[in-house]
Amino acid sequence: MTLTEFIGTYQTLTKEEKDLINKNITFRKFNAKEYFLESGNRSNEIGFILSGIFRYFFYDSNGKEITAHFMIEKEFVGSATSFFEYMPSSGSLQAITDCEIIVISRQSWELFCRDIKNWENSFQKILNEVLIKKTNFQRGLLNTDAKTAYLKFLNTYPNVAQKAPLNYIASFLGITPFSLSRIRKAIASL
Amino acid sequence: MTLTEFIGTYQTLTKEEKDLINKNITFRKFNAKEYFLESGNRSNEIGFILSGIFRYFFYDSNGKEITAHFMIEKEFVGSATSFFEYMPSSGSLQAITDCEIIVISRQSWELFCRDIKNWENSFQKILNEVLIKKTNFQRGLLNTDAKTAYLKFLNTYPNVAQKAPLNYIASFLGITPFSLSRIRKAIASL
DNA sequence: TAATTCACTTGCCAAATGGCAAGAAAATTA
DNA sequence: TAATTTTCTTGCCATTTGGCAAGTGAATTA
Repeated sequence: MTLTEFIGTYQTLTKEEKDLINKNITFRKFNAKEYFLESGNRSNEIGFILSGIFRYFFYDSNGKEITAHFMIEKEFVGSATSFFEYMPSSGSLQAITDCEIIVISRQSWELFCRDIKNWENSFQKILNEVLIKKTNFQRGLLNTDAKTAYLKFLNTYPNVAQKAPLNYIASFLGITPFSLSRIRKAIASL
Repeated sequence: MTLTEFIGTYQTLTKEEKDLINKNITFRKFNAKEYFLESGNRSNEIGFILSGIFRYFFYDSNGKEITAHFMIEKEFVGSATSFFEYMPSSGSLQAITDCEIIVISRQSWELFCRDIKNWENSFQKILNEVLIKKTNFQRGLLNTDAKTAYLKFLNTYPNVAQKAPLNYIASFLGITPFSLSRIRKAIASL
C-alpha cells in the first residue's frame, strides 16, 4: 500500500495532491538492527512503513531496556515529540527486520501542510487512532495474567510474535523472558 | 481555571472568541456516583472539569469491572468515540466525588469549530497529550511490581489516591483490592 | 439510635511469576 | 567449517500476588 492510498482512506486526495506527495517523498531501506532514530536525537523525518517491523525502546530507571511499541507495515515510524515539538527523543526507533519505508522530510511535511487541505488534520486523526489502540491494548495487558496477555499479543500482532526476539516481546508484555519462554512452551503443547 | 483560560494555554483567543465560548457553555453539578455517560449510550456533550473526580469504567470479558481512567480538574470528561464518531460508548463515565463541570453541547461544539480559528486543532492536541500521558503511565505500570506501581500512582494522582475507593484504584493498577490494601499497609509503616 | 449494607483488612494457603545458573540451540563471525 | 557469541530453554527455589473466608470498621438507611 502506497502512502497516497493510505492517506486516501482518511480524506479524498486530488490528482494534484497525490502528485505533490509522490514527488516529495523518498524511499529508504533499513537492514535489521539499524536505527531510524537514536535516543537523545531530534528527528526531522517521519517514515511510512511499506514492509518490515520497527520497535520503540528506552531504558527505565533501573537501566532495564523496555520495548514499548512495535510498528508494522501501513503504520508510521517516528517520534511525535521529536518531530512535532523538536525535542530530543527519550527512546530509540530501531528496525527489527529488514524494512522498507517512505520518508517524509520536515520540508515535505511543511509543504503538505500548506498545500494539501486537511493534511494536518488527517494526520492528527491517524495519530489518535494509534494511541487509542495502544492504550486499549495495554489496558488489556494490565488486567490479565501473563498467558492471556501473550495470547492477546499473538492474536493482535501475529507477525511480530513470529519475528521479534523473545526479550523484546517479553518487556513489551511486562513479563520476564523466562516466563514468556515457558508460556510459549505451554501453548505449543495444546 | 475557566475553559477560556485553559484553551488560552493552547492558542490565543480574541475577546470575541472568548465571549462566544462563554455565551455557549453551561454549568452542571454532579453528586458522587452520578453518571455523565452510561455504557451503550451516545453522547452529545463534552465536559470540562472545574472540580471533582470522574472515572471511566467498563466490564471485561470475565464480567469484571475495570476502571481504566481517572479525570480530574482541568481535564475533559467525555467519550471521544461517542462524541466525535457518534458511536455508543463501550464504557461509563461516572462522578466519584461531587463534581462541577462546564458543558459543551454538540451544537456549541460545531459553532466553535466554525467560528474559532484553530479550535478543532487545539482540541486534537489536547486529546493527544492526554493519550500520550496515559500510555506512558500505563507502560510504567506494566514493567514494575505492584508496590512501585502504587507509589507511582500516588505520586501522579495524589488526590485520586485519597478520594477514590480502593477497588477502583486496584483495577486501574491491574492488581486485586486485597493486594492494594496490603501494599498500603506496608507503605504506611515506613 | 439501631440495623443494615458496603468497603476494607487480614490470615491462610495456592498459584503465578521472578531470579539465577547451567545448558542447548541458533546466529554470527572468523 | 569451526569458533564464538548471542538467544533461548529449563530446573530449582524464592518472592510476589491471587483467592477465599472471616472479621472489622465505616457509611448509609430505616
